[in-house]
Amino acid sequence: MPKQTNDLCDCRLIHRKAVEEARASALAPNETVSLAQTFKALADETRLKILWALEKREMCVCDLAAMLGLTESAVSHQLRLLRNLQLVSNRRNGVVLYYRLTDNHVSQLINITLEHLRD
Amino acid sequence: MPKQTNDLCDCRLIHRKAVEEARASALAPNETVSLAQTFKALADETRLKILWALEKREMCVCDLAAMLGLTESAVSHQLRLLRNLQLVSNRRNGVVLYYRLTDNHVSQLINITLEHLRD
DNA sequence: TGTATATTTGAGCATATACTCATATATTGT
DNA sequence: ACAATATATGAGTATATGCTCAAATATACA
Repeated sequence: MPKQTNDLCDCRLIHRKAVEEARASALAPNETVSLAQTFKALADETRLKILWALEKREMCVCDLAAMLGLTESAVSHQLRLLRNLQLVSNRRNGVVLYYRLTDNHVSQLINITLEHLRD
Repeated sequence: MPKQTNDLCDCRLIHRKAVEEARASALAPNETVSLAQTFKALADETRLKILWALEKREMCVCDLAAMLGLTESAVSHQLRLLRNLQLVSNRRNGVVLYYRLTDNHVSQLINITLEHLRD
């Protein structure tokens, strides 16, 4: 069995250099916040189902509600969250609002993750 | 201003066809769960910082704790979550466990999202 | 075997969040 | 202006989650 290397620190261990390098190349605080927000938007089954459906066709709130078996209020709350992060956009036709994906980044994220899950 | 098209449904509106198509091409339930789990793992600032650091070098628990200004317990709890989802792996050298990313999918996800944020 | 160190684990607490319900807003047609 | 429809919004509630604290494991060394 390999001997434990003694590159341990004084106070409470720590590989100083690794910690300093990690700090130096860390994400900017605002980037970290934004990343977490975006992933949080994808971290819910209802929102994933909504986004996956909108990837293929634009849909209105009550269609989404019917598809998901949820109230329109619940869907509208989720759409607001997605809208605030600019993950979805909408167009109005009369009283009906049609939602769609703003760009194709969301599709990419979902597809890469699906690929990851199929290891 | 455009007239409201009358492709609305009977009971409570609904574009039947769109709903049926969306249902037909929906994600499998277990895929939805797994996707949400994975995005949930990325949806926290502490875990993002950990993953971003591990993308560049392997690190032990107390290094990560020092880097983040958190207790080793807190970091260990997060690493367990990431380990359970096979996003990180570790190797042991004596009493020290060195953590690393399991594959490069996490990097891809973070980088695509960073790109999305720079619109 | 006994002590020290690095990490893990479980319980508890405080906050975040996904939905429901009631109500408000916006657009259309009469 | 008024009624009807589609959506949005605010408050409240139940659950999920990130951290802390105390205690348990695991490995190395004397």
